[in-house]
Amino acid sequence: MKRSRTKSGATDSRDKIVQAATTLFTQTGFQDVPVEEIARLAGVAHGLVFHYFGTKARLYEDVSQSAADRLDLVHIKATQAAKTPNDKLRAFLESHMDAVSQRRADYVFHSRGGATPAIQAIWENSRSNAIHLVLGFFGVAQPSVPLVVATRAWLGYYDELVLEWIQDRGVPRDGVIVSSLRLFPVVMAQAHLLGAKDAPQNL
Amino acid sequence: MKRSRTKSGATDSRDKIVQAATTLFTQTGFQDVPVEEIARLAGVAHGLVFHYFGTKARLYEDVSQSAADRLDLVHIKATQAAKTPNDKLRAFLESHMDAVSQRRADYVFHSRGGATPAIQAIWENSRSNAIHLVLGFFGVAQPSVPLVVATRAWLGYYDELVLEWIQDRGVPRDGVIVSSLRLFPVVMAQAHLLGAKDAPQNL
Amino acid sequence: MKRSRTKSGATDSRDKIVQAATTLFTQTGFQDVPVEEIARLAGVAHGLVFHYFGTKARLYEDVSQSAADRLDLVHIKATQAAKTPNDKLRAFLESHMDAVSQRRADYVFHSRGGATPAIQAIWENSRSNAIHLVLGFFGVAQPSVPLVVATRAWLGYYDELVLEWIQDRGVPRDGVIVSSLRLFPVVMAQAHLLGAKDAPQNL
Amino acid sequence: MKRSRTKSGATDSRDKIVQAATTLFTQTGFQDVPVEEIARLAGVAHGLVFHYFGTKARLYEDVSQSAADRLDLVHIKATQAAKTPNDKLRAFLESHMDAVSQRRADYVFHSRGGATPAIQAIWENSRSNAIHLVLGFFGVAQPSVPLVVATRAWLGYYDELVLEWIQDRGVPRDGVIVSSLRLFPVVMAQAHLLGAKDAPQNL
DNA sequence: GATGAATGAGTGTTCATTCAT
DNA sequence: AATGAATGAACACTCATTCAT
Repeated sequence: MKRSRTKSGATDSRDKIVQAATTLFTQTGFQDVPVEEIARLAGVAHGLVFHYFGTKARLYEDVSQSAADRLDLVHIKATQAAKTPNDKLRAFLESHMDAVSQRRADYVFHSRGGATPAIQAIWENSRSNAIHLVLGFFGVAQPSVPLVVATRAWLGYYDELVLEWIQDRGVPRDGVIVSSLRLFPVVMAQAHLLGAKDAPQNL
Repeated sequence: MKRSRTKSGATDSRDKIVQAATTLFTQTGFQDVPVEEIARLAGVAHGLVFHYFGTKARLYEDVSQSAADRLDLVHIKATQAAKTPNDKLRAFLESHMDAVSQRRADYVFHSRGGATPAIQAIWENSRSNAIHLVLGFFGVAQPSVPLVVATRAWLGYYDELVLEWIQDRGVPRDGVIVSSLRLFPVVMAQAHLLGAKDAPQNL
Repeated sequence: MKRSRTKSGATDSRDKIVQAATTLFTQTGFQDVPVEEIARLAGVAHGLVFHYFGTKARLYEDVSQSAADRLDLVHIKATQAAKTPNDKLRAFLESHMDAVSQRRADYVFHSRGGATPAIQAIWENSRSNAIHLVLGFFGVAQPSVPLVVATRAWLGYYDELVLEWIQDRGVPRDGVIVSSLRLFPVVMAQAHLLGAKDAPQNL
Repeated sequence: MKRSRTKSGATDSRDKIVQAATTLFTQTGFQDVPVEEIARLAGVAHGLVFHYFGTKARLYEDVSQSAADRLDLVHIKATQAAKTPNDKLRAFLESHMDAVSQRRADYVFHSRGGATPAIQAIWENSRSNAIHLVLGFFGVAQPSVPLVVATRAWLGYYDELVLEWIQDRGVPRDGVIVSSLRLFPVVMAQAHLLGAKDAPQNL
């Protein structure tokens, strides 16, 4: 973020490290990738990783942040063009699936429990962004807790379908999207159930 | 030295190890718990862990399998008493939340990606059991793929709510259950969308 | 040796252990065979090994001693029948090769450097026995050092041939024996060269 | 901490490790020397051993190879100057004994069964080199199997004498050499006995 | 005699991190 | 910026040995 990518080729190495790290971390997770291997894949001395990132954990955070930023951006860009809330919602879901199919990496990062609190925060934040983005489609700028929770749970439904779809076991892409789209209003309609503990509820 | 080598204590030690392992693994995950620490908590020489389980990974598998079995059993027992399908479904959800609140361990295991393929299989199997149990409530003995997928996604919705509830951020227990209960028929009703890729769909 | 093998089946276990140990030690050596494995092969609790032998090393010594005794006995028995010294010598060589082909075990023990000084002593003693046996064929009861050394070296020649023969690379059994037989008198004839350091020698 | 991390010292450390390993391995064998001890003797962190050699076994192989190469070289250099085959043979034997007396290490490695197949191969190769070198003295460039076997056995004779000489039990150095020298033609003359199995032989 | 639970010292190996160059 | 030698803490796993039963 704060790092300026000047025209100098010096940052080449930095980028190569980030790329290598992304590849390897998504394949086997944080603990199973020695810095040595990242450096080897990047074609760089492994000491350089510490020169740039100081710590293996910080490298992981950097890589995670990048992936999260990328995902957030995809969501935003994809939904800007659409007009109606429903179209935006569909665009959101579609962009997510497209992102996943193209950069499986981001998704893997997403679902993996973060190695560090810092990393959990990164993905928690990204998810929160998505939730607010979605609710924004419908004019909700400062959503109540129940609405946020409901949306998050709805994303849980959608995520599970995406996971199934990725594994390519016959679940159709459009089925995932349509199913999620149809469920959304239902979930919203009963979001109030997830509200303050003392609120009256009955089946 | 200070340890009494009674023969009757044989299974005692094994159990103590399993308990200690369960506790520690759920707190920090597989890789972050040295066998030494498990042994210390169990009040046992760390060599004994290998005497019984041969490998740290196998201990983890054992512990996982136990937790999964426990969860499956809880589901089954809790739902037997209920009469109507709806009551059974509610009993299922409630028993799950109770189990989670009492044995947070099981749940954490559940959501964490398994360290080993063997472990992923264990939890995948448990989840599959739950899905078939639920569908069985409604007389579906040999469910189609779309139905299974839909149920799995519905559990994704429910899981997310449970996670929120666990963290105690104001989401009411009953809200989680009622919300999930109401969603179930809706999800079932559109399960067909998740069927064979060439099936006709439209919003 | 000192152990009385009474009719009781109790010593069955002891024998089974010795047999198992012999098998395994000759396959992979002292350090690479866990007592546990010996016990498993013997069908016995591994604690029993220590009950009988006290130490893994002592078990190894026992096994070595047995093998050495067996070899010595074979040599003696085989050469008793023969009449002339030359026939005895031939009988000695032949019996050795036969023993080797039947109980490769003994030979392996022989050539392996002993794990313990005690074990080296065992085989050193067996070799010494063989040397004196051979020299005895020719009426030499109390051989001088040079004679002993020469005979030992001659056995080194023979051993190398036997090793080659065992590996079955086309060296004929009889060639090994005849070659060694013919060499013996030559070696004896120049044994004096290996005598006291200040003795006069010239080519 | 106290160690200077000079770049020039890079190969220094590697050498120090090899030297320390050679010393210790020849004293007590592969299995009885902890890497830790090698590192301590070399004045180096034990991690460095793995940095350079990856495995304890590979270090052992490296060390063995070096010793074997050294021995081969000694043989070659020592015999180049001599004119007649007989002088060359004598030079060979003498150089071997000199090498042994100076670097007992090489010899011990030699006679010990290798820990690894790789190591056995190394010494087998060195021995093969010696055999061909010796036969080369007499104009035999591509020796038949029987000749090779005979020479190997003759070296077995010689080895046994050297072993006796090393232990300093009164066997004169020159006796070892002269005795071996005189035996050589005899052994060669009957090498044919060790040939194809169906060849005719009689005493 | 026989078992196997229990111990704990020992060891090979990994790897993040430092730092002189 | 870049290298890679060097460190050392950490850890999984082995195994001889003991001992209560």
